[in-house]
Amino acid sequence: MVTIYDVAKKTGYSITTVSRALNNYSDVSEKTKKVIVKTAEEMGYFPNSFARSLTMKKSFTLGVIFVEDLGVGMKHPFFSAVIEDFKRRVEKFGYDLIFINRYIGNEKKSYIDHAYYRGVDGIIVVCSNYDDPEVVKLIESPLPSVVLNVHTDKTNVVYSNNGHACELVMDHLFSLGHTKIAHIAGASDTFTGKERVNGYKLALDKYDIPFKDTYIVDGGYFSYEGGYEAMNRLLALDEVPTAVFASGDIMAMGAIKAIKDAGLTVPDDVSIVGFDDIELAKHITPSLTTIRQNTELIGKKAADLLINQINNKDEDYSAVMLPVELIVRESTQDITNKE
Amino acid sequence: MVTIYDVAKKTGYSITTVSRALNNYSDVSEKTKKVIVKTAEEMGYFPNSFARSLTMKKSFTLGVIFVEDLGVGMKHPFFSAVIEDFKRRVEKFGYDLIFINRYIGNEKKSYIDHAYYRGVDGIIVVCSNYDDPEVVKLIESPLPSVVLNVHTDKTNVVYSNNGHACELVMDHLFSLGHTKIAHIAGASDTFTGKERVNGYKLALDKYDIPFKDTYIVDGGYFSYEGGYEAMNRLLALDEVPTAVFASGDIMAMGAIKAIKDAGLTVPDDVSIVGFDDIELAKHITPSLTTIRQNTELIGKKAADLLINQINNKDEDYSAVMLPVELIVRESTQDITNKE
DNA sequence: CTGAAAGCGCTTACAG
DNA sequence: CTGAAAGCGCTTACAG
Repeated sequence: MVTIYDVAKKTGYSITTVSRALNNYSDVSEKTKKVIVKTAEEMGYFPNSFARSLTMKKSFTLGVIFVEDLGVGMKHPFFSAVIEDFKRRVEKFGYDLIFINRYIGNEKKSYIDHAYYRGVDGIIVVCSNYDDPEVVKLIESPLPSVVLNVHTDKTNVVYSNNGHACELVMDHLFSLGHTKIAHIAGASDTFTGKERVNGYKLALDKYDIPFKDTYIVDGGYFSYEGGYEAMNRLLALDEVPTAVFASGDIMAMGAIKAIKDAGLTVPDDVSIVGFDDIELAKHITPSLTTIRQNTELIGKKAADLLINQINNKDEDYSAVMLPVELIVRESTQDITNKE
Repeated sequence: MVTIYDVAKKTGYSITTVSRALNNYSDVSEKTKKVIVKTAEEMGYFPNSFARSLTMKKSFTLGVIFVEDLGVGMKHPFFSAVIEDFKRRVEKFGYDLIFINRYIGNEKKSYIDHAYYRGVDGIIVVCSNYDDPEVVKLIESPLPSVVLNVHTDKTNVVYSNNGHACELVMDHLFSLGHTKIAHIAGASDTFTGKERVNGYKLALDKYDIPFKDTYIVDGGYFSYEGGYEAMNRLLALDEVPTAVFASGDIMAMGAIKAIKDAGLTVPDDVSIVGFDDIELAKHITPSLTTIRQNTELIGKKAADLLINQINNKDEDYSAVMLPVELIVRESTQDITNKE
């Protein structure tokens, strides 16, 4: 590896001047700057990020934390899409992404410890279960951070407008003539799960549809199996709903499967709405009516918030709520003229 | 931040001894080791990875490179699954993952430059287009690396047994009575694309089915749209195939859509086989008959190969070919008793 | 079993 | 505009 010393020796300047020239400081003459930059290039010089981070107390590195309750990690289609967009955005500012887990070497540590060990300048947290004490510690720590799809005033947050989303879904179903509308809920210890249950209830109120306990079934942590079983419970009811709003696309897909397995058809017998608009939503049969979360905007906003926090430590925390969109496809049907 | 100096001062030992105690060296008395470890813990001490990496010339960091030709990055369901398993494996050895792109700060650099800048101990390369000169440079560099789904003797490789996979697919289709079997190929500049075209042709030979030019259509870079259009070309043929083997699940899904849009049915009119067994393959309608690549094993093997290479620089490169499995679902149908 | 010292490759006051 | 020196927080010969 060629170091700053090698460049200094070759050009005859001191390492101080070389460093300043390479970092494009103003107080170096244009002429010597040119010489140094050219020589460095020829020699294939590269700064050593460790040495740089050590002196500057800044690593241009951001930690990504997936809380692994579901065990899917970066396989999760919604989160991985957000992270991909987040990554593209922060790269523009020179930041690289590093995954933070709960181990250092073989020893189990906390996320914070690991983040400090790796010297990240900030972290982005994506997970469903924010009650995890480790996550709480992380969010409340002074380390700049941004969390997705949750609300807290302890750090920066960005999330989709779940309330409006639920309203869009319910408006849509109601306009198609549905009143027996059930909800497959995401786990009650997740922010999104709770928010959407809320939104569902508010919409019922809006249309003066009485709320029925049996019409909310727990689908667990947004899994296919959870959706499948939840739907089976709805199908076993005396009064089977004509429409089901699932708190996530994967759960919706599980629900569709349950309906098919029961010998029924979507949307002829039951209309289904999902949430997320993952890549596959448009490719399944029937294609899924769902809420599109704007992953690109979420990733971009999260990046901007985090970088801004890093650069202005004293800044207040921000909460950004992003608009959503209802995507109508084949899984919902008008039943006003039916029977 | 509390440093080794703070721990030294508090315990009265030198930083040398503190360092050795904390790293569990044998030449420290049990007693002082205990005191130092305990004090360090109480003080919330953590090693600084930059200082450590700087002196040790080892970062316990691995670079992940997604070559972004398709622009999907970590959204790709197959690659993200492999990386997730790779990550879990390397974490056991104390390695963290960092994403490597082609920028440092704002300047466009090569992957290698970036990898050196970040001081990674090794890299894992996942991409489809290995002709990219940047990728070639990377693979041929002395930096320990492992690449997925490609063959080269310049570095470590791990890939699925494409030849056997194709045989399984064709055996299956042939046993169901199909002889008019077409292939939707992955881009010809990808290793997997080429390998599977080969396997397809070999299997035709095996069954003495004459090869028809028109029965191989290019599906591009394994995309849904590519599969859709390729299938449309097949449907326009005078003699429409009764079965189609697509080089990837996403392409297969595009093909299924094209068939539906043409008013035909899978598998009644055309049987479809995919490749990968991504999460969704079993959830679409009809569920997809496909080749399961063992992502867990691929990730794990890649991790072991890379870590082994890092620890034994002189070791020869390895090529590991992993077994595959045919998963028969609803998208293929027996036509022996048909018509 | 323990410690003083050098060195890893940078950046940044400070001095001129 | 340029350079000598200190310091970031570690590890590792070397010496005792």
